[in-house]
Amino acid sequence: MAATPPMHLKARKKPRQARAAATLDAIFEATIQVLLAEGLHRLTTTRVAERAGVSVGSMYQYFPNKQALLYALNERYLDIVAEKVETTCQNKHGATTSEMVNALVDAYWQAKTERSDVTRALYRSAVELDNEALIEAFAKRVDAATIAMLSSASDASYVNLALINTTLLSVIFGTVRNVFERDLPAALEAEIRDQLAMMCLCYLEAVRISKT
Amino acid sequence: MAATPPMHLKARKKPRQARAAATLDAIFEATIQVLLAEGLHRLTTTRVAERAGVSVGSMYQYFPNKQALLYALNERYLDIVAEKVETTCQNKHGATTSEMVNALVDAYWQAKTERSDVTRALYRSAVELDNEALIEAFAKRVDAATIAMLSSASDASYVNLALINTTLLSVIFGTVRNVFERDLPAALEAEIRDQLAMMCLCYLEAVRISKT
DNA sequence: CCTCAAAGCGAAGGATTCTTCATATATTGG
DNA sequence: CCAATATATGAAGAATCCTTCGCTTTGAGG
Repeated sequence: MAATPPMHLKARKKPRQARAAATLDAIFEATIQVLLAEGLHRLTTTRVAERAGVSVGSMYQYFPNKQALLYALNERYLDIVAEKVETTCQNKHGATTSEMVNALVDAYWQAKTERSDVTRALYRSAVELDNEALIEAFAKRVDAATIAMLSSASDASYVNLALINTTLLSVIFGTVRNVFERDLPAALEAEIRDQLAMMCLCYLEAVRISKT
Repeated sequence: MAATPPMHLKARKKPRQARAAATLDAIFEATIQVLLAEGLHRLTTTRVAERAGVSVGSMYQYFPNKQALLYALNERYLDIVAEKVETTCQNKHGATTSEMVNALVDAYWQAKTERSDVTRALYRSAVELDNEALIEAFAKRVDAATIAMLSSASDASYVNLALINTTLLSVIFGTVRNVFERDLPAALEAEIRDQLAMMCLCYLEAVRISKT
């Protein structure tokens, strides 16, 4: 249920031959590399094409313009992250609140950490991109997954779970981003992650209706 | 103790006459407006000057380049926010943890909400800006203020206050940003703010060393 | 009132950038 | 092997954009 891209950002065509798929991959990879090495304001169609080892013209065969490229990149990435969170939520169905929270924070954090450079690059590429729809779709997906998980908790239930869940996700998403953008030492990052998990758990315990 | 700007972003000169100060204000205001109306990638020296009712040349009398303008704008803004937080922290010196947390969340939230359009505009302008030093200086200022406040709490003390404080601030800053960028309905925003305050309080109560 | 420094002006040079399109090459199904 | 289709190329047009600098106007102090 990905968001329908605004038509001016829609991909031009899907690759039908193997080499076309390879070209696309190269373009995506090059985009990330340029983003990391040069920054958004130096992300140029020519530079991306050059780095990908293809010509500019080839890029325009798949994307109607530069923005569409960034849009597709973000779409791809958010899809992967959402999928990981969904999987985690399903695995923890029926577990205790504590297990759920730890797993959730861990999954999201890990998804972002795995290639933190890419994460940072994409946080930046997203600016000035007409991607509110993308973000919203991502939020909805994750929201549904975590609500389903939390409402299956073996040790608690909640009044107003919708609000609690939205808060929880805002806190987790926001904190992760904040930590990432400050580029703190890895050791400190890990400590903050643990504190964050604890904090979320405290919160849920404070607002829950005990089940025992 | 503001960060020293990288020299290539340093302001060219300070206004000495009244009209110069007015020009500067107009330029800053115009920058925000253009940022809001057109976005970062359409923020042009010409457009800003036009909107400010001055000529491009005038802009370059005060800023060596476009980046310096954005840098100065962020500097200005962060200074105001930091000051508000500091004041709040001083006012709550010796109060209870509960009062402190509520006041802190409130102060920061309010500082960002007061002109949420500007806040959003600046979140965006900060990308692609060599402002890590700026952010770091801001973080340090606020960090010092909240640490001083928390360590004066009448009802609690903490082991490892540094970590706890960093976590607290990351969560607050991050969550606020996340909520802002999703542009949720005002009513929901307010609810999330209250939940956030509660969450922070739960956290502090969980990690404190009781004093009674 | 006069003079000098401060402030303001804006056309134009120089540099990038996005995007197209006519052309060339590769792949596939028959 | 031969169309027909898919893919790739990259020079060049058109559009901006950043920044400078020679010149004009304004303000302040004497």
